[in-house]
Amino acid sequence: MTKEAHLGRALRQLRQQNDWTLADVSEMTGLSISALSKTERNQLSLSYDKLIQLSQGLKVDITTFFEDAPDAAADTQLRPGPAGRRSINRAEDGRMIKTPNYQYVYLSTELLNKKFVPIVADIKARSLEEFGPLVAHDGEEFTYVLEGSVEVHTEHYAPAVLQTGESIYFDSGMAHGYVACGDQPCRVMSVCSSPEASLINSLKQHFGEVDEQ
Amino acid sequence: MTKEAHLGRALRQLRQQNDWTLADVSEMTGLSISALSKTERNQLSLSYDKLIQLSQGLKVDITTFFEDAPDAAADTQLRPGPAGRRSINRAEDGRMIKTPNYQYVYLSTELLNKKFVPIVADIKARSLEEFGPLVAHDGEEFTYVLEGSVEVHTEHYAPAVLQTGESIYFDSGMAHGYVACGDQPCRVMSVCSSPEASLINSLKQHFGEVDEQ
DNA sequence: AAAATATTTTTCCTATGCGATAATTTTTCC
DNA sequence: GGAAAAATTATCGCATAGGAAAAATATTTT
Repeated sequence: MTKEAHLGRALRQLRQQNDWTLADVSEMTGLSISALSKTERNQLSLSYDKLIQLSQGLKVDITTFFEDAPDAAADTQLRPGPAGRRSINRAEDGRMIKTPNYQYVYLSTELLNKKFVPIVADIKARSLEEFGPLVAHDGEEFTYVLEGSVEVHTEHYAPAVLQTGESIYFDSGMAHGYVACGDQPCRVMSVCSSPEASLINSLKQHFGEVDEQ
Repeated sequence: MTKEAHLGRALRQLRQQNDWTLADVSEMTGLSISALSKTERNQLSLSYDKLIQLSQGLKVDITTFFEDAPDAAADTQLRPGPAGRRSINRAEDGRMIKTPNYQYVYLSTELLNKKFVPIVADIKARSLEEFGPLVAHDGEEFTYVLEGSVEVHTEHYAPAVLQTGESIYFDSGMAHGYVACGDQPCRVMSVCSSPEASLINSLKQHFGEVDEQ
């Protein structure tokens, strides 16, 4: 991926959103203005030490600078307004990732540092055996059934069946898994509170490699 | 603050736990053996690019190399997670609130301190005049169109029309408002990052009293 | 135990990070 | 519209990243 190009983008966005000048950031972090300028324009690949200085100085989590790259979805609009980001997801927009159990579309991936992550997922597994071991990850999760019906399995509760239009909210640190009921397609809209990169990483941990396009 | 010394230790620990040689890691990541050796002994501060190569090659989350926790096993995928709360929303569940512009159903309201707030809303206003002044509140907002089509007005952008299945993510500090398009019913699923109480409070500020049942 | 082999560290060299300051561009204020 | 100020980018130079291969150390084999 174009991850290399991400540091610059993230830094510049963070800086502009807060109305900081390069001098401000230099002051806060102890890095030179020139290094910051070059970093934003991807002419410089900061060293580990400097990355830590940067994230500590700006008081942001280090993952801010490692989130996945925007990869400019064709129909997606994003203008860097002063304090107003906006991202629209059209019919086929988003970052699609396939695993044996789900086909995910991560939405608004070009926005960094979102407070929560919206995802549309098609549930493929039709039984718990097929699904395999339940999965846990940081944060909280909400799921609304758009189409079909799902059986939600969790570590500490009996399975619950949700029909179209029903929804569930739970702590995703509790292992969980979705299984489609019946034969018709089953689509849900999910929101997770943990960062995108960490979600996708836990997918990779679980399934080895994942199929992304 | 002892972060500077962490990269070396984390890398060495990860490598030895998996019984990899420097050559193995070099193979997996594309970094030279000498760079890896020096990194482990904190004689080298890897650049951003190389850090990404490293974490991708070893298939670990980048935070592995930035954690404060010195001795946590770096390669585990399931963390214990906090409490196991769960809340299911059936057909007519939720806390319904009516304003002239929307009919909201706040979901999972019996869970307190949620990281984000899920809401199903029916859009009633059919024109911007009818809607009145745009509204702003803290945080970020995501909206997915369940039924019908909506026109989303925001302070800094031209209005955007969303069809069923489309969605939008934006900073809700930017004033905004939803207007239904056409005559058919228009229903959306929204997620807000600011606390429920503060959302409902801003409704009351704006409309005086609100109709709740 | 010595030789052979595998692994890690050191050395040496070039490419790149990164700071000081000059040059340029953008914004602000007459 | 032009001058001054502010902000950003370009230039130069030294310090550090980082690769290839030699040297050193550890491990295995005969």
